[in-house]
Amino acid sequence: MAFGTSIEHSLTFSTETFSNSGKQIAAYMREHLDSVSTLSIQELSARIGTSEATVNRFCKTLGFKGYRDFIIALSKELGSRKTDEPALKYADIKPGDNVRKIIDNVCLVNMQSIADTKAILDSQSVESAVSLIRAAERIFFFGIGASGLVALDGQQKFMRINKKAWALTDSHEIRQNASILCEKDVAIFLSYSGTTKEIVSAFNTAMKMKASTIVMSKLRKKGIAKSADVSLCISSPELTIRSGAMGSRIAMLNCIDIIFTAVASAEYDTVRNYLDLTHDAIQHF
Amino acid sequence: MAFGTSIEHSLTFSTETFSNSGKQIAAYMREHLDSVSTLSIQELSARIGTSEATVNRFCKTLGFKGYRDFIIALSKELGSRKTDEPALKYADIKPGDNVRKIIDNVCLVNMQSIADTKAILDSQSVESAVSLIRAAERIFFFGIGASGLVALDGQQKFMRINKKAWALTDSHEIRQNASILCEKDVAIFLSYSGTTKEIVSAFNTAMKMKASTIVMSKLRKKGIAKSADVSLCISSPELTIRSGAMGSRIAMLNCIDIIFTAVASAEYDTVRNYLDLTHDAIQHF
DNA sequence: TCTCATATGAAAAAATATTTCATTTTTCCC
DNA sequence: GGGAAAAATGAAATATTTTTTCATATGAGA
Repeated sequence: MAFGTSIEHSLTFSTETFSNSGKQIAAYMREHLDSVSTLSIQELSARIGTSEATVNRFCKTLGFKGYRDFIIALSKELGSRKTDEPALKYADIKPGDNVRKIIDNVCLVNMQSIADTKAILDSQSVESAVSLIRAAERIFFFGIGASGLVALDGQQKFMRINKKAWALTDSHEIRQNASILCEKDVAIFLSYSGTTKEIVSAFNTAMKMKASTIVMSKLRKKGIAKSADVSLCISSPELTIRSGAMGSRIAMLNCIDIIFTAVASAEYDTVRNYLDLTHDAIQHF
Repeated sequence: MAFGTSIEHSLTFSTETFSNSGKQIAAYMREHLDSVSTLSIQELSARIGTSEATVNRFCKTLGFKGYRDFIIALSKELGSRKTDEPALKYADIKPGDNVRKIIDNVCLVNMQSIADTKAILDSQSVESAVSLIRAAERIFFFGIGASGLVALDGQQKFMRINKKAWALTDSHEIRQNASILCEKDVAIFLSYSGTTKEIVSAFNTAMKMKASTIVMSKLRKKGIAKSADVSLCISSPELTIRSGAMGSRIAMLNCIDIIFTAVASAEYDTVRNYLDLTHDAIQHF
């Protein structure tokens, strides 16, 4: 299956970034993918119950020039679909599903959340994040719950290359430590929603203390992501939220991998020694 | 379109039946097959030096409703053409790689490790693991280092559905707690190599205490994987071992997702309440 | 040369897509 | 909680594109 840029994929996985009517439009399109290209923008908007302007705007947010451009791209995509691959559909887990189906579904969701992040993630932002991290004296990761694990992962990775990194993962730790930040530190806030109370409050403290701030969340320009020095936008399907919001955590870890690798690559000469030293230790985990 | 013949074919071989300007249109289209779909009928006719009406009629003689219909069909046809794109190769990260390449590489490795696991993972084993977990009174995850994070993830997930789950993630914890296992417990050992000293020793204790054992590692039937009640075999590209063994951790988390989802699916009715209850709490992470 | 069938393009009409703008809704910040 | 700012939305205006109409041109056959 082709990862990365498909329209069908965006319709399913980028829904977080869509507005209300955008979500409706995406939903209708997913349902009627094959027939959409025969409809005029007028017909389509009427069927969805929205305005032509909104549909047109929606096409633009997906990166097309307009509706016509979108329809042509969609047609190309549909034409290119391998007919022998029965386009896997993502379904939420149902009672009594057989194990093979569960395996396929979970793997698909997790792979797609990586693929989607790859498509959405802005390399400019990654570069800025790398600069901030390299310039910082200390690195602090803030995350609660599932994001707490991601914070710990970040700490582990950066410690391996001899950076001073800390993961703060419970509200007590976070409250206590946010105020010790200073302008030489970089604070990395992990919150899929971008609205976790403790994280928002820690973020505000970090701003006050003039630390550099990086936010990793599903939103590019909302909430704390807007005020941060760097906002890393990740993405994940909503389908399995009931089953534990699995995809978002994989997407975040993937993003940590990227930043870590980019930092390691930029400082390769100094870093390689540390990696070699810790390599023996780590290969037995 | 009629007879399943391709548009390109018609443009080349049906020229006999075309009128004078029809031949010109066909000729232009053959030459510029890829860019035609971006042109409006106005632009196209101007370039060919004919009128819009003639182009429209031409589309109709080919069996389409009109120009728009033709363009969409053409786009589909172009999309379906084999685009033997060179399969992405992953290379280990080199010093000074540009960020876009790093993003692509890291995402590829992580996706690949999920894809590989999907291919390798044996659904029989997953089913057995699910049975053991469902039958157990307590669940213990053992993991050190990167695998420790996976253990914590397992604990978090299973606690959400009201299972008694613990993650033991440092040698001290592990040594102290392995001996409290009893035959009603299931012990899940996470070790990519399958040879981590502490994990092996805890595994032996677990065996002695007659607890059920599940091992997640890259080996199916070697070391502790051989003696375990269930061995879950995961896989990951080793290329980036130097950069932090990233893929293996994603593969393990993915595997935890699978087991969790399978358990949740099997006990859907009881579990659903817990998931609903914790959903509000979790959605803000 | 005339007739008729067909081909053609200009222009009108229709359909379609895009932009603008006022209104509503949401979000943000005290 | 409440007011300011920003974002989302749809109605309508505008622009663009497609389709149809119609008048004319062309050319073959008598």
